[in-house]
Amino acid sequence: MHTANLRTKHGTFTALFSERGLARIEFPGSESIPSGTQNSTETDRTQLRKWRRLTAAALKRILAGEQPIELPPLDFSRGTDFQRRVWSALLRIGPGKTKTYSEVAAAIRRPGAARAVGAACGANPIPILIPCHRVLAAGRRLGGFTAGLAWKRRLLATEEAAASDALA
DNA sequence: TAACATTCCGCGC
DNA sequence: GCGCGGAATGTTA
Repeated sequence: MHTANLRTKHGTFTALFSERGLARIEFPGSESIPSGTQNSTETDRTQLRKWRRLTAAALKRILAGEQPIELPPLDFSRGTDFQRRVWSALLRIGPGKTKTYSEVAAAIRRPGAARAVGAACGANPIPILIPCHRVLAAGRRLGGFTAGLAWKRRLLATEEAAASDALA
């Protein structure tokens, strides 16, 4: 497992990579994990550098309200089948767009599982890149956010502003 | 079984 | 309209 700290305008995020790809992202403020690598072979190193570069670039673009050019491989192996379905569906929501929990449930052919979708969003190990902040409650109310509603509001506001700039 | 980042309905203001 | 209770709901550890 390799750990990297990513500096951004909004603070320092921490990314954790497994041998399969990006496995987790921590928000700034969660206890800072020292960066470093364990058990990496020589062939890992170039791959890791690439993953780290892709992750940093994607993070920066999303924090600016833009669509990332390319994502690193995402390691979903810790998720259940249902969670992987939810997370994949979230990846298809573009910046500046939103869906409700029940719309996501319908999209993965589990109508009625809105609450379970919420639970899966909360279990999302890769926030920001997997845009769990774009899922709202019915009536476009804010709903919840494990990392704090301030983050959710800020991310949505940034994306909305960037989207309206794109029209002008 | 208990715990949820939900939703819907019925009520009273 | 808004807020509050209560119930139904699918998934997870």
